[in-house]
Amino acid sequence: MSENRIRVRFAPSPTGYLHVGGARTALFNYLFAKKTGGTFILRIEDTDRTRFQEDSLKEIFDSLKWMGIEWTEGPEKGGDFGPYIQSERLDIYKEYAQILWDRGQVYPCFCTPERLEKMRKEKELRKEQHGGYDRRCREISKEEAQKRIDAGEPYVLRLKAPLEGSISFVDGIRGEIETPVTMVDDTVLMKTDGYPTYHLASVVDDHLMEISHVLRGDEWIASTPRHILLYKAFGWQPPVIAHLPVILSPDGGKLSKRKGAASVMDYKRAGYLPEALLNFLSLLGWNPGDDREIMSVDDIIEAFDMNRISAKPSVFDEDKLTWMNGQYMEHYDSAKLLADVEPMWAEKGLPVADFSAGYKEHVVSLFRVRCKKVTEFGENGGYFFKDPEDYDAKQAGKQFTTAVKPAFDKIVEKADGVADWNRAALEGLFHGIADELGMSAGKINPAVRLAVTGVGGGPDLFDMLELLGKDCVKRRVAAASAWIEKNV
RNA sequence: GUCUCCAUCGUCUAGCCCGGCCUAGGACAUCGGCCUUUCACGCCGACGACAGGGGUUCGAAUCCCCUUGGAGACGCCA
Repeated sequence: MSENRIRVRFAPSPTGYLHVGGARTALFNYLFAKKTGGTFILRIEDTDRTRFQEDSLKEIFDSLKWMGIEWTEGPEKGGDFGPYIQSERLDIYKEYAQILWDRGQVYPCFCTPERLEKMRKEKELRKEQHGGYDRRCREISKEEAQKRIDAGEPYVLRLKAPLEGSISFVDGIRGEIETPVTMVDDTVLMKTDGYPTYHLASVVDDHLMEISHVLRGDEWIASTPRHILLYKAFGWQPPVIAHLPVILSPDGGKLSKRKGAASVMDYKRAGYLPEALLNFLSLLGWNPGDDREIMSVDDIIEAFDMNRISAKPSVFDEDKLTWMNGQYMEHYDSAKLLADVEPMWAEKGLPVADFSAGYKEHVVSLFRVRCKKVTEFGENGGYFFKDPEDYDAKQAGKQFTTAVKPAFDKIVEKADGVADWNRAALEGLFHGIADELGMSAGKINPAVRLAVTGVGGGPDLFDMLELLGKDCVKRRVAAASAWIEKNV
């Protein structure tokens, strides 16, 4: 094993579902690890007890697994750098906070949330540059501080940030980013409840877990100077830090549930395939450098290059995702699709249990090219399991004429004579009947389609008739003939 | 408000770092057409962008500055 091994992590907070922006961050970390032969680590950042949601953990795990983004170290997998859940690492953070305490790099702050809020409000009124902490407790003497701590007064630990100059770091995607220290106040490292803040926990963990590259969302850019300060305080070498651009909704704002689906599982429910979502997400803010768009994960990994990640935010275009999904659908494994589709059919009350898996897969394969989302299968194809109960009114008016009735009757009559019920034989039969009656096939075929399905569009007629079988076709065409008798 | 980041077709983007090959390429969407005795797929075509203004240069989408616009951050949230 080489000395400079690549180790990356995805570190979500279990505060809800995994949204597509988070999934993209996870994906890029995963791709980078795979490309470089590195390790992809999952770490749970649950240091905010007030926002923690138990279900969220499962939701995040399921979302990642569904997309095929498998972590090699982390919860459920273990590893040499665990535990991978921050609430189980409290002693570690305390230990490292103590180190900073001993070095005089942090100080206790007794300011109450109420006072801080008041201070912020006043600052805002005075139109000061920004609402950072006013450092009131920074000058409290060690003796007095100790006295107040001993007296049981609640406090947080704050990092002593420099009072002048600027802090800069080289972003892996954007290059150098310099921040004036006026924007960086004395960051809270330990909260009153004894939990670390994100800043302390992630820096300590990234160091201890030997993370080589931090690839995260760009909402962290403004916090990075604080992290740099922390690395300095500890005397550690920071990892390469790179910030991914945000994903926006079509109206330009943040992608949210209100503007349609936003969580990975919502897209699953909406009928998208994991491969398509992954492919689509990979092309948001990145491209392989050539014109390829439909790419397997392996293709993407092969082509992946951090240098080609863009700094520009991108809009999540669901139309393009839908198109891409259709592309995947066309060649997707029928059995796999059926697993998702069958419950949809069953839910509509179709007697799917009465049909063989082979038959159902065949139905799926007939519709595959025509559907862009898995959910569309559920909306179509009912007539493969049940005779049509009525006919599309507009189509019926056009197709069901007294002129086609003789053709229907001939089909019923001659069907038994067809030895091999396949599309070639059926085409022959239909042509024969058309000739016999002096009709064009263009007249008969659409009418038969309507008779058999009840609707005007769908898979190739003869493929359908072959699959439906002789008895079924005879029955339905006869029913349509009777319908004409009665209604026309 | 302050700070930071970003800026090529409606959208995703190539080209930008290392100026000329850009008459700015591809994809989605849209609109036409072809294929098809349905629908879809597929194929062909059309529409369509270097945010604006200054520089630098023989030459700028590419480098610099300003303006404008957008996004993010400014918590004992992550």
